Parts: sequence; structure tokens; C-alpha cells
Amino acid sequence: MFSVTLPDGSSKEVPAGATPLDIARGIGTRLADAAIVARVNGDLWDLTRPFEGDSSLEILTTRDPEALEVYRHSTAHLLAAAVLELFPGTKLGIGPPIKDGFYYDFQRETPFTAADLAAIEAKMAEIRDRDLPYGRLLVPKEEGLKKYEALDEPMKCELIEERAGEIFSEYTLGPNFIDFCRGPHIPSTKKIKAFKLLSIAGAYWKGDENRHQLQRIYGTAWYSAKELEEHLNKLEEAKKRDHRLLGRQLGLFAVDEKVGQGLILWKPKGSIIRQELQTFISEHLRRQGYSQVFTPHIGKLDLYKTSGHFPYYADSQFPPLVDREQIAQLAGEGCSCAQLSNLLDKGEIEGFLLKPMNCPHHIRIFDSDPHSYRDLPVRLSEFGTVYRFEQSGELGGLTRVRGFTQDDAHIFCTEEQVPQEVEGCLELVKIIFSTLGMKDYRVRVGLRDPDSAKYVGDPAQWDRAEAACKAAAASLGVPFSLEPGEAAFYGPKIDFVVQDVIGREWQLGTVQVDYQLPQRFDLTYAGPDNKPHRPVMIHRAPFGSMERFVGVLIEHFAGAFPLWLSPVQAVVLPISDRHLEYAKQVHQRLLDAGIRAELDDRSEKVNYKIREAQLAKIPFMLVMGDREAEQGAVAVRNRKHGDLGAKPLDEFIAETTALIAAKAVSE
RNA sequence: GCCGGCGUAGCUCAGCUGGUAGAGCGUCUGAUUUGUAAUCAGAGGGUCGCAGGUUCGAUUCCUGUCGCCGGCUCCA
Repeated sequence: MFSVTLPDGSSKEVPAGATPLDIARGIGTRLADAAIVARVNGDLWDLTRPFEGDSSLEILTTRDPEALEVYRHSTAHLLAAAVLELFPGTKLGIGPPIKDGFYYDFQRETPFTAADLAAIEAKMAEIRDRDLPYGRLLVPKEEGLKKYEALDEPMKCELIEERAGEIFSEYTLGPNFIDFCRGPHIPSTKKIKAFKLLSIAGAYWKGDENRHQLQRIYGTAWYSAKELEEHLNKLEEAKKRDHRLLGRQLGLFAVDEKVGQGLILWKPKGSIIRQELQTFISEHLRRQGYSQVFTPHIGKLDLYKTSGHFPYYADSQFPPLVDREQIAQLAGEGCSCAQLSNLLDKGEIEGFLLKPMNCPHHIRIFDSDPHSYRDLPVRLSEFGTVYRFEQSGELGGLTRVRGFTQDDAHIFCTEEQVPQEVEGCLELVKIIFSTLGMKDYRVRVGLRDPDSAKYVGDPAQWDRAEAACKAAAASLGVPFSLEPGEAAFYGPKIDFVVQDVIGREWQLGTVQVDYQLPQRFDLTYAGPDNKPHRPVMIHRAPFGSMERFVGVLIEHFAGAFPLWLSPVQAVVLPISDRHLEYAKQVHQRLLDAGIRAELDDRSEKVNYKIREAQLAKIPFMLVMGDREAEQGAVAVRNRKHGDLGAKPLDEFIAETTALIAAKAVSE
């Protein structure tokens, strides 16, 4: 007999061989029905796995987030079983649960098609209806390896070699399916109520682009058809907020294949949003003692050799700009492209680079004057456009582009000033997020990966810089995560990360502490001892890039920007031609008051004009007919609150300009 | 860059197994003078992404290429 202790402190005596499910049934059929998995002595445990001694037990039901992961993982096994029934010989990779669903990686000669997906889904339902138990078996490692070799499952063998202990567990599903798996799983397939396969994608084995590529099938699974439907609806709704769609509908930006992939054309309306954001942050920069600078879009290759950007990141740079005649001459001498590239690397040919970062230019500005410790910190800011040759498969919308403008600045300060300066930078990011009402972000402290060689500089400096970042993040008052491998090559950083409508994460604001570049450029300032000292640099961009930030912002507001950012803040709608004269006067008054207003003087019905303005998400529609013209009034309609009734024009202007000045998030 | 899917009028999309294309909305013109989410009528608009190939004939099949979408990898 074992003693099993429940969360309420009570305990039950059970015979050897008893399972968590037995106890759940003993407590009640409703609990047994809702039960997905157990927690035994702190570990997740199959409901049907017998106790192995005196235990604590918790039954996890559909209410527990961990249970949902188990449920989805079990659905992934169901997917794999269906694939093997339909396509024998397919090799299995891995099949974990993920946010909102699961995937399974397969290796097969012929790619899966959309039609296959439907067939697989049907087969899954068929297997599910067989009510098969998820059976747990224990196998000694050597014996297991032989078995999976016999099954011709090379990836499973590789996983066993790497991960399995002396005895490992595997899970069966019916007589023909077996999978090396830590588990746990739901008791049987009949628990799976609602699932759908969503997409097929390529994925490298073990995420390594040098290894073979697998076909990944993504799916989603829920406890009920209703939840599944809601989830699918949510995905549909999210698509409508996609900044790529809204960007076109609202006329904010365009990407033109004749101009080039990933190169953003800001249309007039989008430019207003960007300009307003720049004006907004510039005011805060001024208050924080920043100076503004301008630098060119290119610089000599040598500059980037000094900084370390070239040639180490040659793959993500646009090709160097080299003198035409020099190239012609080299070509005449039979110089190959590879040799040319080599000559560039060695610095034997001079050329220019489209700048991938602004820092080298700012450094040269700093270094153009001698500095005393009394001058520091020096804070140089620039809305600097940089160019990076991102992989073509990565480009999309405004979030991943090849030319973008950072709201960049570099702070040159003493080591003692670092904590205070970093906090000042974080303050800027906080101002942005709070002004725009953005709450869904996470803070990531990117640290170096001790196993990687891509970082420059000595470890002691890294340690100090990482400590400074951790301390600053801690002072922020919001949760943050420490993430090794996420540092910049020259230093650790604090990033603000948000999600787009389809759940992809994007880094926006960033603050990076850098001990390397001042050294590489041999920057100094005169200390109190009148000897040269090395300044520390802080790179920071509170928006990150204007492109990405606006992209995220479009989705955040679903295109309905707050008044102060709206490209058109009010539209004047005369009811008929005889109100046109008054409408023009109103329009001009609005423009004079600094309100971005348009006049819709088309001979259309007011309903039609309202509909268009509404779809354009214009905050205020001012309808005017005889009554308004007589009284010097405007009938105000708000995009969200509808008809607000008539009020004197002066009053509307006063209220609206106040809302704009306050950067109110809603009208 | 890799895997898969897609590319028909400005936009959204239809077009069966090869016989050079159609709708709605937008645009333009005319009529209408309108009170809080679409007034009516007419017209214009596409070398079916681009380049080759197969074929008597290709938007439709094949190859290449460019671009877009999803995922992977990457992101100084």
C-alpha cells in the first residue's frame, strides 16, 4: 500500500499498481472527465501511470496551462500516427507543443500538399475515434537504439543518443505507432476534442541550417470546438490588423519591387505619423541634454574595419561601393570576384560602405574635438538611416527591411556615469510606451554567449557592462529576462520586445553598453588628473527603427491612430453645395489652428462621405448644413463615439487642439 | 539563403480538363443637392509578374527569373 497525499492535505491509502486516474475517479466522475494529466511528487505524470511509492498528487484538469501543453503534445503524436498510416516510411523528427498548438517535423521525399493536410486531418479524426490509449513503455537505452534503428528512424536514434538515460520512456499509440518521448500524455485519444492542421513549412533538423530540412506540420488543438472556432476567428481578426494590409488601405507606405525589396516608400500620410513621432521624441531628447547631428549615408570601408563591422558582417551588408575605373583596371588584369573581395578585405582597395550603423560617424564627431571629463556625458543624436542586407526570406512589411532609420544616439560618458545614463535611456523608452498606451512588451537583457566567438573585447569589461545592464533593468520596475546569446557583438543590451498580430516578436527600443568601440577608435578624454581616460559608449534607440516602430504601432492601434498621430485629424463634410462656402471657411480655420483637416467637397450624400471617413479612421467628421452655417457651428461625429451633436466651431477647435497637445490616446 | 504556397484590371477575387479574359468596389463622365456607414446611369481600365520552351495555338503545361505569403535559419 502507498500513501497518496492530495493538495488539501488529506491522504489516501492505495494498493500498489493504483494510478492517479483511480484516485480521480474515486473523488468524482467529473474530476476524472476533466483530468488531463497528474503531478506526482512535483513531476508531470500520466494519469494511467502507477504510483511508485508514497506520493503527493495533484490532478491537473483543463484549467491548468500545463495540462493544455500535454494535451497538445498528445495531439502532435496523433498527427504523427496519422502521417505514418497514410505515408509509411516517413521519418519522425520532433513534435512539441507550442503557443496555441503544436507541430511535428517529418522527413519524406515528396513534400506534403494542402490536400495531404486535409487527408491527414481526417485520418487523425479516424484514429482519435478508435479511442487508443497512450501507452508508456520503459526501454533500456541499447535495446531501444536497436529498435529505432530497425524502424529506420535515424533522427530518433540521434535524439536517443543525446538525450536518453540508461532507461528511457517511449509512448505507443495503437499497435503500430511508437515514439521516443519523455511524456507525459493524456490517457487516450478520445480526450482530444478539437484540432485543426494549419500549415506546412520547412524547418532545419535541430534548427541547424547546415543539416537537412524537414517538413513541419503546424496544428492547433483545443478542448472544445467552440474554443477552436474562437481561436480561428481570432486569427482572422488579427489578419485585418496586419500593418501590411492597413498600410495599403490607409495609404501609409508602399514597397515597390522596382525600387527594391525591403526598401520603404513613406507616403504622405505615413510620413506624418513618422514625423510626429520624431518631433515627440526630439522634445524629450532636448530636455535630456542631447545634441542633434547629421551624418552621411556612407563612409569609408576603413572606418568599418576599425569598428569591426567589416568584413565580419559582410554577409549582412550591401556590397561595397568601389571606384569604377579601379574595378575596370582590375578586371583587365584578370582579377576574379573572389580576389576583389579579398583585396577589399585586406584594405588594398579603398571603397565606401552604405552605413550599417551610425556609431562610427558619431564617434568621429566626438573625436573631432578634445574632451575633458567636465564635458561628459556627450550625447549625440540623429535620426540616422542605415542599410543592412537582410536575407530575402526575412523581409516583410515595415518590421524587417533593408533600409531603416534609427532614432539613434550615442552617449560618451565616464564609467561612473554609465548607470545613470542607462537609466535615462530607459526613461525615454518608458515615456514612449506610456504615451502610446503600449503595455504588451517584455524586457530582455541580452548577455553574451560564453560559447560563441563572435564577441569582441575582454571578459572583464563584458562582466562590468553586463552588471550595469542588469542593474539598470532591475531599476526599471518591470519583469525582465536574462538571455545569453542575445548581446550585440560589442556589448550587452537591454531590449524592449513586442509581438505583431501573428505573434512574431520584434525588438523595438534598445540600450547597449559598449566598452569596445571607444577602444577600437582610441577615444579619450582628459580626466581630473589631466591624463587621458577611455570613455564608455552607450548606444540607444528608444523607438528602435522608425519603420519597425510604425509597423508595430499600426497594428497596436489597428490603424486608428490617436488624434495627435492621425494623418487626417478632421474632415469637413458639407451636406450640399450651398454649404460649401461655409465649409471652406471652417476648413481654413482648422488649418490655421494647426489641425490637419481635409474638405470633402464632392457632390455625394453625407452618408457616403461619412462611410469613407469612417473607413479611413479619421477621428472627427464635421457635418455642416444650414443650421451649422447659420450658427457658426459644426456637427461633430467621432469615429468611435458617433454623432456628438453640434457645437460652436471655436469650442471644437479649442477642445481638439487641447487633445492634440495632450497626446491623448483616445478622443 | 533554405522548404512550401501564391502572383489575373488600382483593390478583393472568378475563370472546368490549353482556343489571347470577367465581377464587385475604386477611377472618369453625366445626372442628383443630399443631415450621420455605400444615389443612379454610362465609360474607361488587363501583352493574366517577367523571360524562354512545348504546341497549330498558353493566363492555363514545362524551365528559369523577379516579387509576395507562411515557416526555418539569421538579425552587428
